[in-house]
Amino acid sequence: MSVVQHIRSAAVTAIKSLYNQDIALADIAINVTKPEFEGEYTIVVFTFTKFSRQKPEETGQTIGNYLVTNFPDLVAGFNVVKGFLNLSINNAYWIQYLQTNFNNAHSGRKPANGKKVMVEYSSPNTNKPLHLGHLRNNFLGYSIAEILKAAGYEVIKANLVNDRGIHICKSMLAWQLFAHGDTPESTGIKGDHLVGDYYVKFETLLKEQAEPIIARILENDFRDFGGAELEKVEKLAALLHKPEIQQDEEKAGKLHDDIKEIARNKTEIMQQAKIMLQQWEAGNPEVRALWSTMNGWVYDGFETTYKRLGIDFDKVYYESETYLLGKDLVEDGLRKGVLFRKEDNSVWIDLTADGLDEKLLLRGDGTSVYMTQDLGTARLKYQDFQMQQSIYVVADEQNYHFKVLKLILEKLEEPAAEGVYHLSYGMVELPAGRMKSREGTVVDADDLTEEMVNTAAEQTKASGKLQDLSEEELQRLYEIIGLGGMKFFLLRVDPKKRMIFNPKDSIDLNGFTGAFVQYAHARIKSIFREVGITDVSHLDTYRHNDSLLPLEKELIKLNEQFGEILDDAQREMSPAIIANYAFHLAQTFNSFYAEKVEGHYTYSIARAESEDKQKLRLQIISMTAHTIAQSMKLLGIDVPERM
RNA sequence: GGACCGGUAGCUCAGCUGGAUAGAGCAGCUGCCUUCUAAGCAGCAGGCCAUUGGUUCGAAUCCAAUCCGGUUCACCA
Repeated sequence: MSVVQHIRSAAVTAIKSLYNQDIALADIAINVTKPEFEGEYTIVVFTFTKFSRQKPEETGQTIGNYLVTNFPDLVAGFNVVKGFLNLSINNAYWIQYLQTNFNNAHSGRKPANGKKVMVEYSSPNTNKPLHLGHLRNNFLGYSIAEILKAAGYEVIKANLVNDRGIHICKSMLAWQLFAHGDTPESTGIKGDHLVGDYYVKFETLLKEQAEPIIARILENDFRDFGGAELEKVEKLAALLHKPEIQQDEEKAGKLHDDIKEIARNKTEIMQQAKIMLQQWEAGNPEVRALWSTMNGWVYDGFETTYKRLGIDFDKVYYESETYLLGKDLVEDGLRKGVLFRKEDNSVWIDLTADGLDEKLLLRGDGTSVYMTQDLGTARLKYQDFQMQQSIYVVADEQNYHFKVLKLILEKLEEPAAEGVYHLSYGMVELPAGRMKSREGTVVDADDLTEEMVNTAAEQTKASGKLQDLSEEELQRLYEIIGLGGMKFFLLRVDPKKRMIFNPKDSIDLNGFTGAFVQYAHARIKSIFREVGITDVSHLDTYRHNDSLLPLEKELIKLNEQFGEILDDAQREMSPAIIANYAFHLAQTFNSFYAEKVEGHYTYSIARAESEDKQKLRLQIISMTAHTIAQSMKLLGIDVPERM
């Protein structure tokens, strides 16, 4: 039980006893006491005046007295300022906490709660390498999974690989046309990048072929089209030429995009890609063989990237194996009357009663759409694991999709429905705006990683420290710092907010960064080396007296909060809460470490004023190192012994 | 147009289940390395918490409206 919970429950007892009033634990507002006042935690008593029938100050005094008298082990003293009851927690309480946790490497972790949860994340397309946006997804998914584990859940990390579809056919087609048999081996290019290069080639060619078609449309030359398409294009072109539309930039832009899309679909190369997709679906052996080969290259590339990033999965699903699954569900839905069929044979669900639209689930030709696949996959996952919760780490542009997905599953009475949770995160943008593959502003994941590690290497060399380490050890350290910096940078922001990725800030190793927290850890380890201790377990039986200096107490208090922080992070699904906490803890340790009065370190350990103080501080920094390491682990970040 | 999300220091972000004088980091300016790692510490400066109204003893936090930015509303995924 945490201090805050202790205070809550004591306050409830006090109020019951003093005012004969039943009050819920959650209704007691407790804050960390502001630094300018005496005490560590503060109870807000304004709300109690309703039944105390006293002024806030008197109410505070009364409750304070009660707590000191009846809970002396917890509350050693108090002061009241307006309606704020500032409590001084008994040092014995802190010492007791320190004593039991100073060498506990898992202090905040909760026991298993018997619940199972799946976290699906990463879920890449196999036509190009990972980029910055994927990194946020991967780090978030990994971290949330770790946080849930620490909170007592059994976690299945899942990856749903989008390994089929028109986008892969594009890469395949361009490879056939231009590669002359090139492979990752023959070119020395990482597989996912090689395949991505041909995707870009395809897009370039597509653009070239679409341009004359667009130009003709704009000149009212519709020779490329016939039938229903012709009608549509004529209509769009006529609209676009209207003067009032031309003045409306937004509308004109949208029309232009529509025309562009039609033209792109009309290109020869796009037609070929579509034919290839049909061949793939028909199981054409040649197409399937190329598909397997190129996907294989991509998987090798991804494997390398995942490994370097420290990302892993317990279960991998492939869309090529799941994309047909939703059809059974649709059949069930039709039987139950939840879905209906239109004249053209397409199948729909009517969500207008829920304030949404009608949603298509099967095309007229019987093929399924994205939603249908997701419905089927949701059922499959549930059959595989029977988890209570299924978390989808997917960008916020798909909020609507997941809202609908959950709703349809509910209407179909699928048991999987209840657990569906969309962990929606905001886009990563560059200072100049959104990343655009067409404009080549996409930040490649491998490149960025390399840059971060290089920066870490430069900074380490520039510091002139660690010259006795081997090249291997140094390389390992650069990875820890570089990757840690990258992960911390992407995780320190609330997931649901979109974030700006400023490359200059991201490689910084000062301030609110991963390196800052890692550095605090390395400093602690250096103290242990200085004192000549590698193991603190000999302090197990040591019992300190009850005097504590301000930052000694502050550090114990912060460490003690870790359990509550973990609860918050789990409830809010936010690694950012952990990152902020870890930084705050590291910052406080640094103050503790560096405070100096008249040339003497206040909290010196190697040259402590007494053996007693030395042992106490060793316990404190040992606990702090554990908590820092644990927090960072929840973010997927390692901490070094030296840096 | 409907729905959803956001707007806090020059910049990037905390704080949002209502509580004290709104906090960090970066950038700027002062100091601090013969003493456990200066990737650090101490300090200065920087704010109409988008606007307006409401609820309340008390609002950055809750409610309503407005303004600005984003996403989405495909027989794409």
